[in-house]
Amino acid sequence: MLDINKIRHNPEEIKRALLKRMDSVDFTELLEWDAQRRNLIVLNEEKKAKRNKVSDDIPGLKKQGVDVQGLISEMKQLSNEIKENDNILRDIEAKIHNFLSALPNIPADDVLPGGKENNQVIREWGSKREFGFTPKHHVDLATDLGIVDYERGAKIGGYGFWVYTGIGALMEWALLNYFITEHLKDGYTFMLPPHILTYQCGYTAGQFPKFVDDVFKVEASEERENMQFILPTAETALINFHRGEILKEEELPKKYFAYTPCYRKEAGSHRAEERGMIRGHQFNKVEMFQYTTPENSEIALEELVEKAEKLVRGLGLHHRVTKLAAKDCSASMGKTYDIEVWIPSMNDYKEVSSASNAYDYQARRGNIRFRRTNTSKPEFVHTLNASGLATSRIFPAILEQYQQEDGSVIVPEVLRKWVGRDILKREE
RNA sequence: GGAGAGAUGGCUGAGUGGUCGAAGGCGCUCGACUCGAAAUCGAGUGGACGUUCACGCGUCCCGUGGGUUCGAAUCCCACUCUCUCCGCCA
Repeated sequence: MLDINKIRHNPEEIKRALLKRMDSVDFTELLEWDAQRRNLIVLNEEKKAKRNKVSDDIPGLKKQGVDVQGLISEMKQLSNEIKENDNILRDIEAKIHNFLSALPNIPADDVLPGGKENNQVIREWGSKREFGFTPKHHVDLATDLGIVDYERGAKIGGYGFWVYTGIGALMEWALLNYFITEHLKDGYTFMLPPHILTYQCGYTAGQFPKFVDDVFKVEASEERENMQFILPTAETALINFHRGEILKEEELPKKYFAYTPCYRKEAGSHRAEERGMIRGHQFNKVEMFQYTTPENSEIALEELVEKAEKLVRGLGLHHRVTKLAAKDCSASMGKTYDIEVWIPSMNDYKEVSSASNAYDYQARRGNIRFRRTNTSKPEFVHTLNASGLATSRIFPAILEQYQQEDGSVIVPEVLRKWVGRDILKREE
């Protein structure tokens, strides 16, 4: 949610910034509604002030024996006018709210306009491995090793699901353990939130109403506000943890991380080259989240990117960091870095972490504020999130980047204590 | 799922139609006293919106949404949540 005051005072500036990610922006109607709203408020508050004044006087006048019948019927008329104006006001405010809710965040100054084609690679780590043999696809590797069962996954869950079996499940769990251990070392607080959330959670995160059809709904409630859905990312839960609260400045930054599976419909987004684990309906992810003061959010974003990168580096996987152009950022985000790992079979880099600063956009939607001193006015916090990490791209990257000619796969050093072996071999 | 009780400011707790945005207490902030602290005393202490250069002023908010009334924390209706008991179940 953007600040209507900002739009009122700098419509051209906001418009210019939004055009980096939107095809057209027109505030004409919005500003008209805004003016109508404020005029109506002044008018109606004057009427209310009069009503309050007269109503306060009535008991005294009655005591003095003055006939107040005239006043009372006058106030009755006034009350009707007020009620009418309040109805008009409610309609205008609904229009303003709907308009503002649909606007995405303002891209940061250093974010380039346009879509994917304008994403910038900031840095790379490692390099593409030269295979002395024909490398295999992770689906074939995993199937041959017997660590992921795609066929039975589809049989029991439908298309887009798989089953980690035996050592595969151990590998998956090892990754999660590795992430969790690192975040704990850095002083982040471990959270295990509900996986089923209310509509309001999706709204605060900035995912609803636009993407309400991309999630799995639990209750087919007629009223949208009463629906519940299975979370598409732990971010949706963590942004809502402090919804409606006023935090103390000394509590900030709040640093959380959560493990949850993520559930996404991904309707219409399946592509042949993304077979396997690259885009499923359910994947495991550890998500980092921070609530900060406005002045500290830029630094926090760098910290989150660095943490995510460190995890990928720790696994020894070739990857790069990209700064997303405006249209490629999620609507709630003002700035996003993606960490992308190399997938040899695709000869492409796929996102394993997305680190974003929402600035006060989500905080406004969720009314999450903080106070600097006991007496100062509450201000909106800034919120940031970053995957740390999603396993569903890391798992294939490990299989493919660490595969050997005989189809075995070397286990990254940091995972060995949990997997209990150095190498994954077929005969196991 | 059934029955009952409740929801008031940071907390506690009064208030059942007319200066109640809300007594009292606790907490917190500032000040006085003190070498300092404690105790004591004094003052202050919610949010949103609008208006104003500013001081300020106005409107709204006592779980949420409606209604009655000149006037609602207080009366009526619906809903939500919490607690207790019973049933069912992991």
